Amino acid sequence: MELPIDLFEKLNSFSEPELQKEILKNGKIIKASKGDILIREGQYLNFLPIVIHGLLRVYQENEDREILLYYVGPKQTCMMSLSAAYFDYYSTANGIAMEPSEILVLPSHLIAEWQLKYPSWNKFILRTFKSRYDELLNAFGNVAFKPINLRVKEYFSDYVKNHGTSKIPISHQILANELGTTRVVISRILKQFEKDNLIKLSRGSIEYQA
Amino acid sequence: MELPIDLFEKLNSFSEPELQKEILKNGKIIKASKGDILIREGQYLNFLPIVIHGLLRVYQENEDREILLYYVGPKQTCMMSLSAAYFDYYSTANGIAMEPSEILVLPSHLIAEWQLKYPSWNKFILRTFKSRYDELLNAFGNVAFKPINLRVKEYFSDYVKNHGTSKIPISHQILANELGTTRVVISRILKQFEKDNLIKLSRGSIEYQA
DNA sequence: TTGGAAGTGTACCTTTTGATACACACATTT
DNA sequence: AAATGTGTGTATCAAAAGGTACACTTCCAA
Repeated sequence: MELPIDLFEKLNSFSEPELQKEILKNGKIIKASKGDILIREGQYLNFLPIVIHGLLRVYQENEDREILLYYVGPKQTCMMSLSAAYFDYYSTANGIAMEPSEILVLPSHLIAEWQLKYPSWNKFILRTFKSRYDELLNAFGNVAFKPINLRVKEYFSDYVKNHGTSKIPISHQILANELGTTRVVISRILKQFEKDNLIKLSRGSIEYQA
Repeated sequence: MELPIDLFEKLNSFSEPELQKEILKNGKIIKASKGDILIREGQYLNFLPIVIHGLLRVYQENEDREILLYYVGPKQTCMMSLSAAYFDYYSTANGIAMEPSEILVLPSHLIAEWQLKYPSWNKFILRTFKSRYDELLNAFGNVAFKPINLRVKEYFSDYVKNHGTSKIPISHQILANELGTTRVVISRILKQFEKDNLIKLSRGSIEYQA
């Protein structure tokens, strides 16, 4: 697909004109529909996706459960692919489009090259590494030490903080998939929360009252 | 402390003579005794430690428990400090010397500067980010999905693989601290393993028979 | 040599989490 | 309206993990 002229209005972290030229020359844009799986566990990765608009969800699977790793929003990229750029790498996670998304795709081998040439690119790479690491470290501590009901509560307050609305459109099953547990466990916890007047339940959404 | 001439025989990842000169000029070496705490949770970090010899253990605490994040061996550095180099950062983990250690300490502000100038330094930084991320991702999946007895078994087989000996000198309490659980839980699991002829128990050490 | 610290074994009980099963409500499609 | 799929509530049972307590052993230092 053609690379549009206004690409760098959206991806405004890449400031050097030379870098922009290289991106236009080597990148291509793909459109993903909601539900498209872009990366599978075990897949060999030789490209770097940067979200222009839309949202990707990256998660790990284990038999009948899954757990969220992180979301990739506009101007962001995916750690799996980034790891792959420097060393051979097979993905240990899955990536799926949560919304119709437009994604800039770059070949892996350019990542390291540009990183030495363009400071804004370098900063982008390092910011990704750092913030994904921090995110994961935080999630790790939560899973290791906190009971699920607390993790549900934090999920809600994070959601409300990030979305500016206290109405959370999510089913119990999906919430279980975010936190790495099962639907029944979540339903039980939510019912207790409702009794405690912490939330109001309705089909397909939860009103968080904090 | 004086920087010794043979430093770069031990830290042989830094190849550029200019880089070596800069390290000699700006770094200093500290000696840590076994048990010295080098980094505390909440501490503001403005230095990067690179282990010359010895071993650091980096872990998270939670009330009465703790869990291993990673070890820092010779030629390696600590993610907490590395994160700190690019953005203001307060440590979310603790670091303690497990053995008498010699550590090269560099001021944070040089990390980003050198990274643009010296490819071998850049590679060191990125390899650190990547391998620490992979490590953590693996640990995350384990904590999220695997029961503790399996995690104990994996701890043993990893240990044996890395140390080339099937005799693991560790107490039940310390093992609990590695895995984020409590002593009683570990003792119970180990006793069961012994009944299954998977290990032989003795005071202060465990013989893994795989 | 003795007293305390550290390490281990284990019993008992509670809490948390998970597995399975089933009823019913709501929504969408035919 | 009937059929189907998805979402939710909840009961029952089992397994995993944790908390507390205490006895006993081994080691080490005073």
